[in-house]
Amino acid sequence: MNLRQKRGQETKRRIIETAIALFHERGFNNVTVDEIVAVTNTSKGAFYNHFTSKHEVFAEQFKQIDQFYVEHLVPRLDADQSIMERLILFLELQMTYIQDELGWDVTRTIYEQELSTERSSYFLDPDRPLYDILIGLCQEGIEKGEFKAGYSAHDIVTVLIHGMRGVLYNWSLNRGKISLVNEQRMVFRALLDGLRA
Amino acid sequence: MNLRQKRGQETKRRIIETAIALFHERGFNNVTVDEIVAVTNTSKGAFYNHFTSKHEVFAEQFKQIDQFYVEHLVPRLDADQSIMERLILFLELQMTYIQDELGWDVTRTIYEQELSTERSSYFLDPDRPLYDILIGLCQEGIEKGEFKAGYSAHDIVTVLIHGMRGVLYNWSLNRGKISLVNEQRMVFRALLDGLRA
DNA sequence: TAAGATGACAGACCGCAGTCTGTTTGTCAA
DNA sequence: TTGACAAACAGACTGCGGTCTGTCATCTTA
Repeated sequence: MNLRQKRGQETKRRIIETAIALFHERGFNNVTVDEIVAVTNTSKGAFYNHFTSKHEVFAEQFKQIDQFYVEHLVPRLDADQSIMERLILFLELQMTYIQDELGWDVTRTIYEQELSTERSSYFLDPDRPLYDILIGLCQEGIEKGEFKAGYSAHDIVTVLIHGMRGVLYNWSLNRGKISLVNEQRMVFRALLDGLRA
Repeated sequence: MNLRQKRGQETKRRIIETAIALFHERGFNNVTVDEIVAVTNTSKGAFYNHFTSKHEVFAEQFKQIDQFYVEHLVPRLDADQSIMERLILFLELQMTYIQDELGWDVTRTIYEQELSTERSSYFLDPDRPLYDILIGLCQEGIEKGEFKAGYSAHDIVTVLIHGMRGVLYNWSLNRGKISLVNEQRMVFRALLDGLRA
């Protein structure tokens, strides 16, 4: 990496840091791009050279979520337990993380952005690590006969993803006033009971 | 209703009609308020006198959905059938209506708007007729012992609503490229199997 | 090492949702 | 009848996300 690139990365990092801090402080919608570039002593040109939109600064942070799943959640799943038990634990840890670490404003913003732009969506990216994690678990679950016959691994993942979307959308809609972890428990208890062999 | 009010309503009606037609033609995001007021020979002042936002014109249409449920779907539910069967039919008809009549762009816009504004949300309005319909059905289902013990009517409705949100969000995200009716079948089969006694 | 190419950035500019300040004109009380 | 009032509207204006053009320093390569 040469000098120019190094400076670019440094600018990008500064913008991300500042923006995230400001968003956290006052909420995404109450922070303007003009303000971010003023605080970081950069410019619109700099900002939009590194990001395609204001939302994307957020997306950067959001993408780390899958990283977190792979590095911290999956290792905590005990291979001795059944797939069902592992799924339940994964969902519990996942939602706890989102509720406590990510927060509803970040989640709301991402869910809104995914719907609003024509740009490429992270949710629809088939290479998302989350999908690999789930497919792997479900595959194993099917082999072990833990699921009702007639469901493919893909089917089950689809159902689970719908559950997550529903729970997270609803939680965002309620602006965090309900407990994500509790809602998740109720929904996935029903869902997994329905999928269980 | 006096002359002035009559004219106001007439203007509002014209704006709604024109806007809906334009949205349907070219998509919500590709139609501007300026264009709507130009076509209808009105003004920004007129527009924002009748609506609090561009989204709200859509919301007007969306609210008719519950009207439709009450008037056309509920009457088609056969009282001889079990609650489970009735729920399945209701969901099937509901999603068919949304897919074929409302369309994904309307749905997407509503789902986005519900997340984005600080304004009052229709989804969170406890008086929504949809909730009454579901509560009624679930109440009866519990009395008939069709659901697993431990679930209140409110719990079941919550779970169902989460399912709907998940399915509809995901369908909107995919810009209608997947079949809402098929996705719905898979998700609610699992969900209802999990709730069934 | 000189000169063309290019990435990082600056900031004027644009488009559009939404606001604000009138202006007109039907309404209604006295 | 008249005059205060306000609903319905007109359209200039603002705020902000995003674009576009230009500049300059760095990089490449001949």
